[in-house]
Order: sequence, then C-alpha cells, then structure tokens
Amino acid sequence: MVRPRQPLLSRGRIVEVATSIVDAEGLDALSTRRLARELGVQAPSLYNHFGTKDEILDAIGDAIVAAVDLSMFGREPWPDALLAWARGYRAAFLAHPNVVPFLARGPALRPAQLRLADAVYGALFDAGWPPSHATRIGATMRYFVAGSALGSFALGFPDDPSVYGHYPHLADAHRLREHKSQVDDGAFELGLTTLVAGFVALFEQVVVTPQR
Amino acid sequence: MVRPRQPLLSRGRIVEVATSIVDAEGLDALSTRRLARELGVQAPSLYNHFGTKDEILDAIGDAIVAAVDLSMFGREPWPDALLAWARGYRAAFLAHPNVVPFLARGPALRPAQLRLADAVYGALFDAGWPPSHATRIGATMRYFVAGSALGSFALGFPDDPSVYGHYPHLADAHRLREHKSQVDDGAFELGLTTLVAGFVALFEQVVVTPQR
DNA sequence: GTCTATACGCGGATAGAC
DNA sequence: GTCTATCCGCGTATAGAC
Repeated sequence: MVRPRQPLLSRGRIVEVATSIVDAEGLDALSTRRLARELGVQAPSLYNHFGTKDEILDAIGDAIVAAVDLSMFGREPWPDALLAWARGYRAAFLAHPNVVPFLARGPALRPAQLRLADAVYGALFDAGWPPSHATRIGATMRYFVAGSALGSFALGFPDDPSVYGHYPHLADAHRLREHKSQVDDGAFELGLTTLVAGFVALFEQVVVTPQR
Repeated sequence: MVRPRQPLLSRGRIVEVATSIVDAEGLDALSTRRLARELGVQAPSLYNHFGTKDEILDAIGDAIVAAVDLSMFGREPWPDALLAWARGYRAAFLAHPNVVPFLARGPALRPAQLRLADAVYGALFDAGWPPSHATRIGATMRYFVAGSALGSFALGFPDDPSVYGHYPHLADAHRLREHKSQVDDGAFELGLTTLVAGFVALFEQVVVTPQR
C-alpha cells in the first residue's frame, strides 16, 4: 500500500468510525483490529492517537455527552430548564444504546460531564438553591436519567406468556414488549415530572419561606 | 489427579466463588481459567454447568437480586413498602458494586427479577392503582434505584482542584469525594422520598377522588 | 510523528479421551 | 463430569520503515 502524505488517522475519525461500529453491532464488535480495518490501517496504528482501547471508548462517551443541549439553562426558569435538559439527556443516551453499558463502568475524566454538571449546578445555584441542595438535585436527576437510559423496563419481560405461570400478578406481562414505548416513555415522564414538581414544592419551603 | 466419585463442581459453588472474585478484584479479574483454578479444576469443566461465561455472570446477578427483601409488600401500606424496598434494593446492589456494570448490559432472563416485579406490581395493584399506573410506577422506581446504584455521583469528580479552572460553578467540586456518602446517600433519599410523596399525591387524584 | 510487521500472552470456547 | 489438547481472536508492546 502506498503511504499517503496526509495522516490516515485522527482522533476524530477514529471516534466516528468506532461509534458507528458500536451503534451497529454492539460493544463486543469493537476490537482494535476491526476498527483499524474499517479505517484502512493496521491495529497498532491506533496507539499513536489513543493510549488504550478504553480511551477510545471514553472519547465516544464524551462525544455523546457533549451533544446534550445545555442552552436552556439561564434562559428558562429552572424547573422548565430541568425538564427540557433531562429529556435531551435521555434522548442522547437512547441514540446510542449500546454505549450506555460502557458509560456505566464508572467515573472517568470526561470533560463533557464536567461542562454538563457545571451548567446544571450553576443554574440551580443561581436560582437561589443552597449548594447542598443544588448538588443533591443534580445527582438525583443524573441517577434517574441514567437509570432510565440504561435499559428498557419493558424489554426485561419476555413475550412468552408461559414464563409467568408462577407469578400471579404478571399474567399480562408478556404484552409489555408490545407497548414498550408507552411503558418506557411513560415511566420516564412520570418520574421526571414527579421529581421536578417535588423540587418546586421544596423550593418554596427551603428558599422562598425558610422561616418557620 | 484422582477422579473423585462426587462431582467437584456445582452451579452453586461456581457462582459463589465467581462472586467472591468479582467482589474482590472486579469484573475483569473473572476469567474462566482463574475461576477454575480457585475451584481446583480445569477451565473447560465449567462448561458442563454453564453454557457460557455470561451465563455465570447472569447467575451472579440473579443471586444478588434474589437477596432483596420483599416481605414488606402486603404487610405495610404501599408508600412505606416502596420506601423500604427501594432502600433494600439499592443496598443489595451496593454490596456488589463490581457486578453492577454487568447488570447494565441489558435485560436477561433472570427469574429473581420477575419475582421482584410481581411483588411490586402486585402490591400497587392490590392497593387500588390502575394497571397502567402500577406498571409505570414500578418502572420509574427501577430506573431511579438502578441509576443510583450504577455509579457514585461524587466519585465522578476528581479531587484535583486544578481540573475545575474553566468551570465557574464547580470551584468546590474537588471536595465532593470527601463527602461521598453524604452526597450519594443524600441524593438517593431526596429522590426516593420525592418520588413516593408525589405518588401519594397522585393516588389521591387518580384513585381516591377520580371524579371531576 | 505516523504507519507497518511481527510477536507475546491471555481470553473464551470446542473436541474427544477416559 | 472432568481431563488434555487445541483453536482463534483479543489488547497491546516493540522495532523499524518512511
């Protein structure tokens, strides 16, 4: 093969192709050899741009989080901003469901996460929430959004009715898969609106009328 | 080696030792060869009891979920039962934090999950919730508990202050790790009590006074 | 600084003997 | 039901060509 004058690889191109492989065929399909082949290159060449395979996966995760819209913070009242942000955050995860299990592997230095935390925390703080409340509300929201993106609730139930013989209350559970989006989206909206409404009520107690 | 009359292996013993390896050293430390060595056996012998390594991991996950206490359902009013169950569910996950990323891989046929879903859904249905609400409340709770068990919020923030130079609102974020339990437990309790309180209010609207 | 060629050790898994 | 022998793909280290 003729060696081109311009580099064949760049971090951006590697992340792009890696994301498409994971999206199409899952995390296990992403090997360094496979990725290199699709990039027209040999596997060790990747190590000129990333130290390890995990760093490539971290970069994929970072790109996904970086795509989350944060523009509502500071432009809308904090409860509306929280709602819009959470919906966008979940949508960004659901666009790359195969990556989510990797994101669950634990904390990593992903700059986009810090930008996001800064925006959420900052909006709550600027609205008048005490720091400890702002932190906990941000964490609570992340727990909920991450959990809802993590795996479909409906898909956890096989559509074979015979599975449910010994579970008296699950006689209709085999139909959950058919109504996947109603179930999953409905549960997300129920939880989201319940949380934000609760925070609005708490705001009244903690910030607006803190005296007895 | 002398061939023993009694089988050396059983599913239970395999799962037990595999769990201890994962708990002590993480998911990556669990290889079939390592597991076999600790069981006093050669790696391929494991395949007489499990079809793949993933089946072993599924069995670990199932054992963890099976340990979640469900006895409060039917014994306590549904809001109290939900609170107690959610705390126990999270505690069961936090007792085996290294397994959680595997559980995030998606739904699998894990019988203990069905038993759990049956208990939660049944308690809500018996309390008077319409099926669609009972389903969504169960899913919402699972999202939240799974998300909060998935990864510490506090540990996502490095304790090196210099990281936060460009994030105006995160000037004190390097101290989050010190207060890990306050942050993580506090956020869990905030979200949990907010959700259940919201469901109690909704119950009033949907079930107690559905007219007008 | 970027890519190729080669190689090491370990992983999951299978086939067949006992 | 467990063993031995073996296969193949994996992440990645290293050396050297350009």
